[in-house]
Amino acid sequence: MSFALNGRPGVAEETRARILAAARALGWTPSHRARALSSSRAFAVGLVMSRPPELLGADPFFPSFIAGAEAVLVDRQEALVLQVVPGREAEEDSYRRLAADGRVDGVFLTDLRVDDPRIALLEQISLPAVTLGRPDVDSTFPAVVVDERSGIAAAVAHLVALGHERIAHVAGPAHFLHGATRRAAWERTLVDAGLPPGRCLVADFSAAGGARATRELLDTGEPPTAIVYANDLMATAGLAVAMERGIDVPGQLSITGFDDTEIAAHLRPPLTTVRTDAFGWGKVAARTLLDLIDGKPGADVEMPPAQLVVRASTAPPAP
Amino acid sequence: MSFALNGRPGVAEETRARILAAARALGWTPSHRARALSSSRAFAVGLVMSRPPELLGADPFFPSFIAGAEAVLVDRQEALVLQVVPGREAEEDSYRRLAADGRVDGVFLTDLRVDDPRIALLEQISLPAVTLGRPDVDSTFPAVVVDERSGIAAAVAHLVALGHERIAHVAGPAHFLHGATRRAAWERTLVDAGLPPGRCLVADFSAAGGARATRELLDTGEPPTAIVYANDLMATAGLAVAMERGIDVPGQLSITGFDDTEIAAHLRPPLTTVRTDAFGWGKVAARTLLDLIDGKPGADVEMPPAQLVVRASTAPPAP
DNA sequence: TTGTACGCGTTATCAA
DNA sequence: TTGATAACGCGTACAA
Repeated sequence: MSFALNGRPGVAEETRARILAAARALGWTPSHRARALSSSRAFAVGLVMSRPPELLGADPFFPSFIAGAEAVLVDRQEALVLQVVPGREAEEDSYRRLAADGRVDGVFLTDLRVDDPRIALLEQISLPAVTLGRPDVDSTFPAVVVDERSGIAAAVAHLVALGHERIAHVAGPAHFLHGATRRAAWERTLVDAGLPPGRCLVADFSAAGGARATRELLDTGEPPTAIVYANDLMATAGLAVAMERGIDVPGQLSITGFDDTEIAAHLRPPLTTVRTDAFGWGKVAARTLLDLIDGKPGADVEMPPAQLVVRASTAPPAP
Repeated sequence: MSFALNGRPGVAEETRARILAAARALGWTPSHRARALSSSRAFAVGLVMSRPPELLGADPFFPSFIAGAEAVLVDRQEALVLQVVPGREAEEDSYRRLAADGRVDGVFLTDLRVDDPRIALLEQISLPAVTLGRPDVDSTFPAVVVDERSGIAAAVAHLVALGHERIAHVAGPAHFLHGATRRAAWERTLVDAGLPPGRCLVADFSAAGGARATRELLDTGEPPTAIVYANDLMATAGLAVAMERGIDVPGQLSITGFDDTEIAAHLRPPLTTVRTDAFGWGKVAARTLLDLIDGKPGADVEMPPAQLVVRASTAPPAP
């Protein structure tokens, strides 16, 4: 009987049709809960976000990523369960609970950290996962990676081509892999261009942090002529700090962001930034995770690299 | 046996202790799935967001609201299942599916619309809900409402007190209840102050929409001296449009936003805006929904009203 | 190829 | 107050 409904072989065509018709006539729907109990599957995947709530609101990544993931999840009748935790300890509990309760069949691992302990944790509790980006520790999980380095490298190269020689960086927290990667890409490109690495200040991806870092950068004796920010939010705050000091952007200072948020194109001047496809990332990550759950190994997948979007916040340095 | 574990009455203290000890010793954990099947509960609540993905990323509301809701959900061992749908039709399917599959025990109803059909739908499929704001149609669901009118009214009154007489409004879509409410509050306050209602342009809460509306407003023969925007994103774009035309803010044009996003305080000039507590809203909404699901009726609850935050984007009009 | 009976791990009911 | 037993509804192994 269930063979017929699940479209499995070993059933006569006529019988199958008869059963399907009866099911439809009765308005019968398979019970998700019974299926879950019987097959010990949750038919759901999880995403735990561990960021301070005030920072969550400003980040354009999660909403887009989630929308992308949802786009494939709905088709497969899978639900997305969300978890928001304030700090690191709560985070581990969160994953353990999700697994112990059988709430999800797998999770997305975002905001990868340096020497991320979650990888070992998930392997230990055998909760399938997909990592967003390639971890720096051994991992048996498939990774869906977007090359952020080339985007940052393109931004720095763009500034170098314009004639800048003192190019600073306002980075994200160093314990985040993407924070570290972007920073490394900035430094590497500078060195490759034969330029001395400029100053790098670590901020926290917030507007307040971006403003603070910018002030510190501008307060030095020989301030940079260009600043590469690790996200648009900090770049926007940096732009305001420059204006507040009467520093013309891009005339006296060039700045670049990262994310290409919707507002970036509508700032004054419009922001030169690096675009990543969070929506597409979500789609591919969801497909990869679902395949993994279904027992199909799944190799790492490489997404199109982040693209530099040149707008008007960059120009040759003042003579 | 389960009585003991669930802490229900009708069990001898000693027996309960004995059972609890045995359970711990065996490392036994109640099976979420079996409980769900047996009690026909999902132990989860739902939130469906029906916005175009590109708009989702810029909105600070959902992340904060979700974080707030999560704060109370975790304590009650309830999960949050998220759904993102592109349009109106998909939306109805989404709710029906959630209910039919028994994926959730109730939902949050956000982005209330004029004559919102979802209320009747949810009542029909008897899926408990909590509305964010008070609907304009009959509803049996508890509403958790934040008074947005007084925030907008305060913003308009602030501008009037500064001496402005031509105060325009860039509204959100008219079919959204909050869009309509903010617009009505703006108009009402103007009329009450004995001023002719200024121009009102309807945009879509996006930066692009805000920029377009601002250009149109500034292109008229007698442009406004102040613009009240329905959200920070549009106000930020409006600010850029003013700069692009060499119009000084706040010297020649005052602007106000709505949301008090993190970036608002870090723009140049810092944005005068209206603050709502989305995190708190999420907490209260979750509590109300959970109570409703538990069979406790629950009356409408009124949250603290939105507050005007005066910063530097507002000043007396040019003489 | 088809029908049947049992297991999944709870909650709920009913005797004892 | 306690213990045994029947649902809950689907997957599946096994017998017909």
